Amino acid sequence: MIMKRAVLKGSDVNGETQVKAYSENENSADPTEKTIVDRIYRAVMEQRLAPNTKLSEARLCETFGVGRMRVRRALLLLSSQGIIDLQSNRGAYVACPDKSEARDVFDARMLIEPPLVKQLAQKSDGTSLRILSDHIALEDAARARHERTEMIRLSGEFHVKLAQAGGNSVISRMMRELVTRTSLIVGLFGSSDTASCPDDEHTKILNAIHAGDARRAEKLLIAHLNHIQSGLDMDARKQPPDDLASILGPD
Amino acid sequence: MIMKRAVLKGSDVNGETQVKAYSENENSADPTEKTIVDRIYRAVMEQRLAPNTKLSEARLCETFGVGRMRVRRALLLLSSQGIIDLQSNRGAYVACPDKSEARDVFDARMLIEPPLVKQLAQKSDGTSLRILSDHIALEDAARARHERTEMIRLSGEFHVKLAQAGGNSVISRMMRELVTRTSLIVGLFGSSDTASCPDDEHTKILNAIHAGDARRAEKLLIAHLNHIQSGLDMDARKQPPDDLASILGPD
DNA sequence: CAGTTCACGATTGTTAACAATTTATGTCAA
DNA sequence: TTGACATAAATTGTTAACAATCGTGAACTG
Repeated sequence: MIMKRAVLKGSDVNGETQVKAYSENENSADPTEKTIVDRIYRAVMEQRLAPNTKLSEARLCETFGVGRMRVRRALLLLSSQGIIDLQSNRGAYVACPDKSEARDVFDARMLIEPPLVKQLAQKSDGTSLRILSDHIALEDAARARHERTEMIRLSGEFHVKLAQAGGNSVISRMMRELVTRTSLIVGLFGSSDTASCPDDEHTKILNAIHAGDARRAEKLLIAHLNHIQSGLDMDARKQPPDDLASILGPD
Repeated sequence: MIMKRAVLKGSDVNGETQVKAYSENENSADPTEKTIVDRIYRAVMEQRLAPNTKLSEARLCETFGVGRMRVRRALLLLSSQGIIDLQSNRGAYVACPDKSEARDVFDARMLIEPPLVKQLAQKSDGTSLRILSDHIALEDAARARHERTEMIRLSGEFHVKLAQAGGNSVISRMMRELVTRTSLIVGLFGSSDTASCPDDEHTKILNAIHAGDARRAEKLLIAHLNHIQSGLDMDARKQPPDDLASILGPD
């Protein structure tokens, strides 16, 4: 009976991307900064908030039903993690990573995730692995139902849970940031629709971990990241929907 | 002729730790949040701001000569990186990591730094390595002059520059946070005065990188981190100077 | 018609006053 | 003296008004 999950949802109304939440019922108690940050994180991960989308304070205030202070604090936190770009006197815009930033994010993941998975395969915890397989089940279900945004989100969240399985809160936080920024990058540099799904690669990785085959798990993950990266065209960044293009329509 | 460097300095006045800046001349322009964050970062790295020290808004306001807004934003940023602990309605306190957090920070460094150094040794950049050797020269100079706080800071900063040498801004930011939190941990769990210096281990690591010996560089760094960690007694956390102990004196 | 200027509206940045909470102080009774 | 309780002070959280800045578009000029 989980139905009224209040999500930050983006829809196109008169040519402008809108951001809403608490549309049906505002029974949720005072969203704190943390809540706002989480919602925007989620929206970015699901690629419903496109890069360069403006997040005006007023809009967010009425969206979350909070004062300006909360919103500004949330925006500051988001900007400190590279999720949004806070331009002085101009407002907050969903980050629009350039080639260099994209490389940095991927390189960071290449540096961190392989040893993480390797270590996970060496000393695996039963319950945490169970969480991972449960998660993959969710991914499969979403894929079967062709729920695009849910697939994208779950696909990224797998890597976060991979970090969480390691039981290190510091690493977990870093991975969450990296994965979210990756979503932005994929949205910007991704070739058409191939951007979404890594198919059963997650399953293979988890199997290797389960088998305790550290070396294989590591290699599979590297291949997986490379696979994601190869789906990008680093030299052809899509025009961010800042200027007329998105409003005038693709004609 | 670098003399009036305005530093955040802590001194004991009538039994209370004070925090001052801009004491001699306030010629520096309006410190932004970034500036305040940097100063506090530095003070923590140099172990002049002890864990659990209260950072009241009023104090920081007059210290930096800014309004409350700036201070609060800075505190929010610091808390989001685990440098301070922001307690609701009670104020901001320099973070006081427990055993679990300490483990997480060290594990994270163990995960990230070895592959970082390994990679650095494989494709080393001349100019960036030059920066590192220059830095080690500074460390030696500080050691020769027995400048304790400077040594501590430079010692940690070496690892940050190690990350910067890799040319990845994401990794650099992560390392800065990890190194700073390590300072807190060493201050809390460090056995007496052994906490400070890793002697010439930095030099050895840099030599291995210079020689392009990735494997050796990696091993040396692991040994270095282990060495730091072995100087800690994880089960005997020093009483944070919250209660009477620090005020009544060690009698 | 192109280009510039100016004024207005909209949005963000800042300040200051107010509200809420915690901490310290002082009083009184057991 | 100790403890509980009430009051006052100090500190943080919040709100609202004000100031500053930017974007837009109309009016004006060449």
